[in-house]
Amino acid sequence: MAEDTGGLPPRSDFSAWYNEVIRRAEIMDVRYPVKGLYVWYPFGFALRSQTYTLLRGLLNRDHEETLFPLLIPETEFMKEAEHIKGFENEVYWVTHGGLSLLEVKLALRPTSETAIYPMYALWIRSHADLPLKLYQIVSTFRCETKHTRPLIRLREITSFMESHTVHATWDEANEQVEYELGLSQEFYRDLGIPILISKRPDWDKFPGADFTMAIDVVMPDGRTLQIGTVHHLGDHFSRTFGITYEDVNGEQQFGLQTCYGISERCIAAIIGVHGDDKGLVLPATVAPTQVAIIPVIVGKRGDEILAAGEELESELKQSGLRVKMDTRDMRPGAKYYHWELHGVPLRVELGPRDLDSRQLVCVNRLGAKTIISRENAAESVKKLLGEVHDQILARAESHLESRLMTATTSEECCRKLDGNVMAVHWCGCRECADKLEELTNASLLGTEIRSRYVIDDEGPCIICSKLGRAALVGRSY
RNA sequence: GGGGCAGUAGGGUAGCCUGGUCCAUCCUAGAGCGUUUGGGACGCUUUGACCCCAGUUCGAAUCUGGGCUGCCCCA
Repeated sequence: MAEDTGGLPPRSDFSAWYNEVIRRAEIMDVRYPVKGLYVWYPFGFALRSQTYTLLRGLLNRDHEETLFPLLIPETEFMKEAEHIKGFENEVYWVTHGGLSLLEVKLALRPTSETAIYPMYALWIRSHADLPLKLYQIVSTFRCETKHTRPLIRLREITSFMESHTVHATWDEANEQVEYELGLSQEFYRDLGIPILISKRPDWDKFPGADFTMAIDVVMPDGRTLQIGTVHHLGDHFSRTFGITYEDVNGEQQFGLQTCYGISERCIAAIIGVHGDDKGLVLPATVAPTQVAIIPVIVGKRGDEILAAGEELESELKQSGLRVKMDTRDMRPGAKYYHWELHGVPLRVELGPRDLDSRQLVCVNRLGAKTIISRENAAESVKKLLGEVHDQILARAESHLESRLMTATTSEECCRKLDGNVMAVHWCGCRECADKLEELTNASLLGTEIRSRYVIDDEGPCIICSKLGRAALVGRSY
């Protein structure tokens, strides 16, 4: 697992940079011998753990965590026609138990609606059982036909958070959609990642949903990455699976449902949005190591410096920080490169000069150097971590802003599109969308845009001039 | 969905066309010893590979076929 030395490809060559940084910063190993399946290195897994701890914390405010089986019987899986259509080309099937053929073959879940909802039908009896809000974080399997990519396009999605809620009314479910969009916004803000929320066009919604709201991020190459979706399922699934409750009048009603998903693409977003030519830049909220202490051992004072480092390390740990002192037998410079590659937000240098002056040299991941007093080090360090988080968020926001452009003609849209995301007006019809996609060679991502960078007022459609709302157009992953 | 390139030690490569000269090589990494340490240290010793399966051949990293995997470009 040892890393190479020497520079990374520049982040401006995003594909090459991404592939290298994934390997060299020990996020994932792509050498597992099955297409589209990758191995988490311990460091990558630690980043995943921190990120999902954050997500769990937000969800646990109003959801409960659960765990459903991986295998779904064909009989349940095939119940919802529209849903099957959306997934049937990508489903893995378990057909054998040992050497004998199974009577009912079993799907590896591509998503868990058809595993969860038959149980919901048993669990929900009365209006008092509602709302029901559960989530699970599991592996799901999709036999992707497109080019697979670590964290971005996988055949085993290893970190799929799926939330499934049931409500008494359509409006209540709709409120839940809004709540979960807000929750996502909070999650991504904590990761320093500005997002775009939009309503997917009807032909691009989740199979079986009333509508789909999508969360996208803009990667450094200007391509968008969908990093979350919230679906209003209406009563499609509750009718199929018989999820009914008795209302206050004693009448049976169908439940109204939402589902909501976030995958390890959120990790790809952290890597892509914040990284730079030196490697990862991790937000302090999820960095497995927030502070790296680098002892600078000179001459005969080694023991003294190491002892002071240990004292500092335990003091910072006691205040709740994730700290590591790097005692490896390497030059300090080599350690700086190592921790920069791994995105550690703050490095604290401790050498003889600092020992004598009762000070610490702190360098944040963006390169800013601050000298703090050894007294109240924990407090000062926390302040510095807060500052660097604000800075990476601000940097990511200005990047997004610089990539978001508007156009009033399709010609202008094509001209500006390269490396950018375009906000244009669109009447809402399929024909114009197809035409726009053909002209721009990009996708219509969605409409009803929620972003403080895009004003979602009405205007003449870029294709047919009929009045319509703003829509996003871009190339996506 | 279509097209292309590639797979040689932990990483990067040469060799492949024209089969034998190959115990390949450079950088780096790993192990050991010593000297070092304020931005990628140095010396010595040492470990380590031709993606898989068939075929052709006296002989295959090299040629042929198939598979697996990775990557790039286009739709």
